[in-house]
Amino acid sequence: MFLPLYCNKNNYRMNNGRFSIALHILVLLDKAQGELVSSEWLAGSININPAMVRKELISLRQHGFVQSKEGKNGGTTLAKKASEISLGAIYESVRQLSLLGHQKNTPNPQCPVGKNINAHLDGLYNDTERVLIDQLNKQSLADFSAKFG
Amino acid sequence: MFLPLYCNKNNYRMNNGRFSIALHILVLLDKAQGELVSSEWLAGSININPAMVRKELISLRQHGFVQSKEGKNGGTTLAKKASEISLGAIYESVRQLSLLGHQKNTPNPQCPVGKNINAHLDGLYNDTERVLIDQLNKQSLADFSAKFG
DNA sequence: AAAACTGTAACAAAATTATTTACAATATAA
DNA sequence: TTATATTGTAAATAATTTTGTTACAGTTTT
Repeated sequence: MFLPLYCNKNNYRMNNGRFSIALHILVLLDKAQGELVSSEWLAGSININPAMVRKELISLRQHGFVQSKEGKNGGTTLAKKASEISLGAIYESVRQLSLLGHQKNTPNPQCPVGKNINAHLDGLYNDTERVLIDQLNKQSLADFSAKFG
Repeated sequence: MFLPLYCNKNNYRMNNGRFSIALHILVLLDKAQGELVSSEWLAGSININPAMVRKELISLRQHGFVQSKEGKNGGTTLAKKASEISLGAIYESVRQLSLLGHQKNTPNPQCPVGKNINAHLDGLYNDTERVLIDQLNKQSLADFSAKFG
């Protein structure tokens, strides 16, 4: 079939850029008010390659934020109301591993600190990310989109 | 003199890995209870190269967390009490640009959304990061270090 | 049948991060 | 005072991750 996009051999990635792109796409779709929008057009506003947009659209679709129509005059629209899409959910759709990241972190298991640090870092990162998502959840796509004239 | 380390030509960087390393170093120094610890020894616990440790130590020193002694039998100790170093301050010492990042983001200025999105993203990211730092500040290095036997 | 799309894959390039090596400077100790 | 350990810094290299490009098969409309 089709393996997840954007994944490297360690199944690890950071959470930059993509959040901006995803949010930008969603705002544009909200402004389009249900009109089908092509990836070409979206790419024009974001100033990136249409294929990049389509990659992000795959993810947004898998998360139920958008729906697409293939073929001529096809394109994408929001799949739910902008007020029902929280920024935290968008963040979660683009994030992969831990926020503060310790990608390849293999401390010395013979050191009492090294042996346990990953577990403690995980706890810390999870707590911190929870707070971050809660903060983002205070705003919906509709709220954010409203900032644009 | 000496330009900031870890900086690329755009003066931009993410905030991963280095937080883990910085915190790991600081916990080890706390456990050493004022004994001078060599970068070699620190590197052994973290399982990275001593030069990496020394790079991070430069930053930690500049931020007033540690102090070092050169020459034979030299090494590093904490420069203040672990209870006076908050995790938020450590985070701020390793972070460079924005948390959710939009590094090279040059949207189409002719698009009403593209034209304004960076300003709105900046606002969102700043608010979010503020909350993240507040959360980290709830814990001091002493608190975190106490988790290790 | 032609045209305009999306969906997917594979590849290429750029950017970032991590690692290694090297060595001058400094301080201790034999 | 000479050898040794250790930091401080730079530079180069390697690995990884991220971003961008190209290509084309499959779909749907005209």
